[in-house]
Amino acid sequence: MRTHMCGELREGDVGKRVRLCGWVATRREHGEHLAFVDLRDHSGVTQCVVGGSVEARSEWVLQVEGTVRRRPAGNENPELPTGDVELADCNVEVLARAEPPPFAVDDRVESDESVRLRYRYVDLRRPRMQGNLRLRSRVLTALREAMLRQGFCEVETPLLWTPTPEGAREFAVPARLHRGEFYVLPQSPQIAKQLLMVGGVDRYFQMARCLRDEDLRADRQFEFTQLDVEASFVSASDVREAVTEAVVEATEAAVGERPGEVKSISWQEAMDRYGVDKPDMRFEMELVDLGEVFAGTEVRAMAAQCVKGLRVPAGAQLSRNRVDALAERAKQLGAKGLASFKVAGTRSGGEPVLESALEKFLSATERAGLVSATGAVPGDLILVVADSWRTACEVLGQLRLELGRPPVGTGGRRLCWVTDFPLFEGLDDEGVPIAAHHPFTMPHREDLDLLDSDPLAVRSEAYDLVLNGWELGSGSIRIHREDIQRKVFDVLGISPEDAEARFGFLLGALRYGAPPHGGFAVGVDRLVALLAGEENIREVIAFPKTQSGTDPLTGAPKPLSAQSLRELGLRVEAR
RNA sequence: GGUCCUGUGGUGCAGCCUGGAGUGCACGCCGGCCUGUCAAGCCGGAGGUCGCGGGUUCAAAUCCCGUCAGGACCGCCA
Repeated sequence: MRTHMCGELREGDVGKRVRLCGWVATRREHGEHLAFVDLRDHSGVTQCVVGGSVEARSEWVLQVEGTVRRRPAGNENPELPTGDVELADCNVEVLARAEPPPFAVDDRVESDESVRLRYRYVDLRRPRMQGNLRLRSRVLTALREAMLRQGFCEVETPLLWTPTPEGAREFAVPARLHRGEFYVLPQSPQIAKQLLMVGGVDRYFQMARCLRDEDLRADRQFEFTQLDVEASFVSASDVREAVTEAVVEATEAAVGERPGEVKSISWQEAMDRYGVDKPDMRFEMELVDLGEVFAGTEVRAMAAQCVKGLRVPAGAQLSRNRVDALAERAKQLGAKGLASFKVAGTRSGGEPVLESALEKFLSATERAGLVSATGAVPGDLILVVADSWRTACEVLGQLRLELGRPPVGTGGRRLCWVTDFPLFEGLDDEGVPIAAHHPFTMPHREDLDLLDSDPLAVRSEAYDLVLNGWELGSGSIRIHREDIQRKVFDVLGISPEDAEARFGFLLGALRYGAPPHGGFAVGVDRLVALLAGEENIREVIAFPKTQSGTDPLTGAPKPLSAQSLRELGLRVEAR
């Protein structure tokens, strides 16, 4: 139907008779003898010169046959890649008429997201969405190619899986042939890929759709895509290298430049320096340990297990209200309080001048120590939290983000690995440890003895990949020995009978020759969003759901017909 | 389950605090004029359940209560 795309024609095409197909982007009429129609497809727009009487409105679909010619001198449009040429002597065929669109197909006009989703097929015509979809396609291709090049084999795993009551809430699928029984949609192919390792696949990957019935967020949808990876006979760093290679390749394919050095940092160090397990390394403002400064302090507010400080450059100019709000925020985040010190200047003797409610209680040594440890200069603000180690780190880490974080899409791309996560993230109400990653995560070899005596101190062979403060994914070396797996289940309070009922098929596989193995999963939606400079993954998904899990386009979810329910053996209870 | 923000012609917004006739702006739409525009321009016009329900009031887009929808976040996401 067409010989060229709408964004394709250049001066070198002058004289050619061509056919374009696309949508009417704009129409400019100049009386009955002259009109311009900008014809748009995903590649761009071309100006078509038509008689004034042409019948074509916004978003009509046209086929235009015409001759490429240079625009009259002085009438070129430098804003357009095709701006030196235009289509003349046009023969216009209307392929489809269109009602006026509910909103302008134009990146410059913002529209309410629920309206955009209801008319997603119109929204997708906008350059922004076209760009995002195509960027996503390039990322998927680059990831796939990188994995194949490294000897990985793509294997598809079932979407109809078995319930594994553990972790995220699963979507259930009634089994028509087995009344009263259900499949579930996989929250991840975790166990399936481990079985592939036992099956000798050696190096597996998959662009895996994962489904979790949990509440939605800007960075979370019910269904999402992971680059799922698993490999046998590998160390944690082997896995990280393979994944790094793929993500670096994808970044280059998406934005044309490779990210800088990919750092690696232990979980402990990440918490100490950034106060989070997913540090945003695009900016400094690292947390400072003030334990020594306040070691023997007389100030009760500073006497705690851990004292940490955050230097806010030029923070002294923050208003009193703003600083009060920070203190309020700190309490909201779980701190007992937040001390703040404005660095006003320096006395002749070199002693810093601090402005703070606590200032008069500090010794001269503490004043000097506070300033030198944080590296603060006059004009700065120093925030201090004295609390448990965990609270002090987390509260200041959050304030660091709120005070200094650059907008999405700016400050470059800083990838880092966070390693040596704790195996357990805490205790439940009954004092039983809770798995931080999943229950198949290998404990650190050196910490195996601590499983009984001090489980919370056990480090794991788990690692996260972080890009600009977003968790891109996580992985681990898995347990491949049945005895260790049973031991971990035991610590987690899962009885042998329970374990057999839930994961019996996995434990069975471990008895039939399981190679040491480990893997990873990259959150592709988040990766694409970051590379596209979007702060919401819905912008890189063709047909996303709203925060309440509905689809304004189709109206899903909807009730099932009485007959469908009967076939499935289901009865719906009134609310 | 919870906190906060938003809801006004097709679209985006102002009006709400401090109640007084659906008042306004921009875009779009319809009609007219216009032979070099490019988000064309000029003139004219149409288009409204102020999300929905209740309350207060002589009077509610505006104040109060409830509810629905969208969004941000907490919980949740092994």
